Amino acid sequence: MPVARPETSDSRIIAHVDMDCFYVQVEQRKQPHLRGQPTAVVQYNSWKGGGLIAVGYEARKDGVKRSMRGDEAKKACPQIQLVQVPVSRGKADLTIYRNAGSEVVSILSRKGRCERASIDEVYLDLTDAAERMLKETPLESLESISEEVLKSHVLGLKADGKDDKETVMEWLQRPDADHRDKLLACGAIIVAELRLQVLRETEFTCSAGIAHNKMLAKLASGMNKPAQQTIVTSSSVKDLLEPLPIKKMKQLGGKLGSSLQTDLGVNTVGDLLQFSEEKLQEFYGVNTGTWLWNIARGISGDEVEGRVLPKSHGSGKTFPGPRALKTLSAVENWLKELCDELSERLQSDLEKNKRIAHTLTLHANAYKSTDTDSHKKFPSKSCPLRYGAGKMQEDAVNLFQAGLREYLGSYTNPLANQCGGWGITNLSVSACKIVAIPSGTSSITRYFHGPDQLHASSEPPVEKIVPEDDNLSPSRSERPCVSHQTEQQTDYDVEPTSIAHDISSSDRHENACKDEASGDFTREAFQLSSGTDSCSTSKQNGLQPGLPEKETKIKHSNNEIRLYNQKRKTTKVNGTSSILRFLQSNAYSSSKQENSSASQETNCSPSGVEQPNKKGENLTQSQNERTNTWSYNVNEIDQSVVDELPPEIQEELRTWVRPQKRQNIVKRDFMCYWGFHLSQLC
DNA sequence: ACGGTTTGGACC
DNA sequence: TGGTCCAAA
Repeated sequence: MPVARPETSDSRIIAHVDMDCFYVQVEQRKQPHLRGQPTAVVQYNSWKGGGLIAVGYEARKDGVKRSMRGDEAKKACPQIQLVQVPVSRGKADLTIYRNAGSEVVSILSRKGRCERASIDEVYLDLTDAAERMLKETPLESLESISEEVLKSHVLGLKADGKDDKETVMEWLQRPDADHRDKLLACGAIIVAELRLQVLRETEFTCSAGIAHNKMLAKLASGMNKPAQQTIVTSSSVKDLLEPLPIKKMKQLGGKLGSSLQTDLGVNTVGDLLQFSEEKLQEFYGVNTGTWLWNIARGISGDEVEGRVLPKSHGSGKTFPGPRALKTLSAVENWLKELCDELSERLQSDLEKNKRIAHTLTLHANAYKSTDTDSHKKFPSKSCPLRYGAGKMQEDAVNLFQAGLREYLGSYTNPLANQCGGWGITNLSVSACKIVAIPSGTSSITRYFHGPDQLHASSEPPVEKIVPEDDNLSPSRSERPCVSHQTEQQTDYDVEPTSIAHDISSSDRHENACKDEASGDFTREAFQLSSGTDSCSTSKQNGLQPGLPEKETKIKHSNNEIRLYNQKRKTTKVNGTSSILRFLQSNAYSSSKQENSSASQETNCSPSGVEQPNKKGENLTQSQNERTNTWSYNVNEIDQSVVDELPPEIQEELRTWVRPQKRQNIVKRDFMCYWGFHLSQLC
């Protein structure tokens, strides 16, 4: 799994910034009376007071730990304040934490390339900034070194680790320090400033590690918490790593780490040093072997990726044990909730960052109570993503059914098992392959937004373009228990009784299914929704071999363009051939687009968002990729297709086609746009 | 029958 | 490339 990367330079300055008990801080900012109080954030799960997902430091003193239940925490710390994660659509909603994380990122990204590693963690490459600082203001001449820097911990500086400010000051300004240590000192100064800015502008504290690579920085950020920073000098690496339990290393907390312990008797990183690179490669393959050999020596070439936006969005929920979903109807209801949330987040990403997701994936976990091979995995399925919650749900349901048939095996009739042998213990939908829309396409963005979001447009929002075909499917329109959303929501919020409520609510789903099934309804629903399936699972992987190839409708307003579904390779179309050929073969060939210059997910950053573009070389590379990979002739596009489109889109296209200057890029952007556009409408 | 929910990365 | 598995927070 881990891959060895050559170290480009051993003098990089890398910081890892880790928010202190982030969810708790977010809640304490929201409710200031919680400040200073022992506080923990619990996830909805009214069983035994819910599961703790973040614990404040005051509560940690009393021995409260993550993965305790609310009740246990209360026992350990009777005064503890338990705050619930917000719930919407019957599931945990992490939006406020994501947005808070974005606030932090927008500050941290001011001084260097910035990688958002998780909701509350960031890597920074401060090499350039540190070198600049060293050139412009030699450390010896630095008069005012902030108190915050002086509170740094410098590994190896003092045996007992109690670095006083004088010692740190001395170390920072040591005239005989080598270049790398001086750069580290500069990095520490920059990070201290950044942390202060974060505190000023967001009221959040964080801890940081400053080192020559990501691995060491990450290790260091956790060594002195909260609200402190730790510097890893090269000379300290050996002593730092040698006694370190192998499992503490990133990537070694799981099976690989266990294997090292049980198979090789390696318990500390120091133990790893005994093994030659070749030996490690024998055991774990070339990549992992080399990687292990390197990290044992503190060597890691992983670059800080300039990425402040997520590569995917997902929404999921588990249904443990007795709460497993047992009917198609229940699954459909939950898929609606999940798709609603996902759709909302995609819409927000589109508005704020001008990005479009191309692929929808459904994951599920299931068990078969009846069967022997119940450990079989429920297969993941994906299809082109269409914007709009209704369409997403429709597609998700189809993906689920495709997965279910595969899961149950072709030998049995899935319809027979309908309310019987299976249960879904986890459901999730996610959107990936997210690419930035080429800039200067405002009308297109508006088109996707709908008129109510930005300036008025003659076009309806995408949700309404194709008025929910849902009424075609009895599984939705005739289902008696369609929207218990508000009930569910309140159910989830009430504390002691919510389990009962919850179960009864899933009973409602079940009953609904039974009612329907009694009239052989589920079979119909099954077939019907397969029949109305548009452009998703049916054409994939030879699923539903019995179904004829269908026409795919591309509707827009009152216009309707009919395109013919084709098998991927054998393409025979006329008239609209050029676009179709593109859609079939190239819709997903778009090269990587870096988004370091895109705006943040939130615009709530108090200071406004400044996104330094530190990825000059990547941009050029990306452009090279573009010119190399794209050679489509715009003029081949059938005018009759263009004519069917809304006037403003047509206009936009004309402005793309006209200028001959940025030819290659324009062409590619054009097709990139069409790739998603048409596939989403169909 | 479980901390739950999200992400990212590698492999084939 | 889609699907699977792993790891982390």
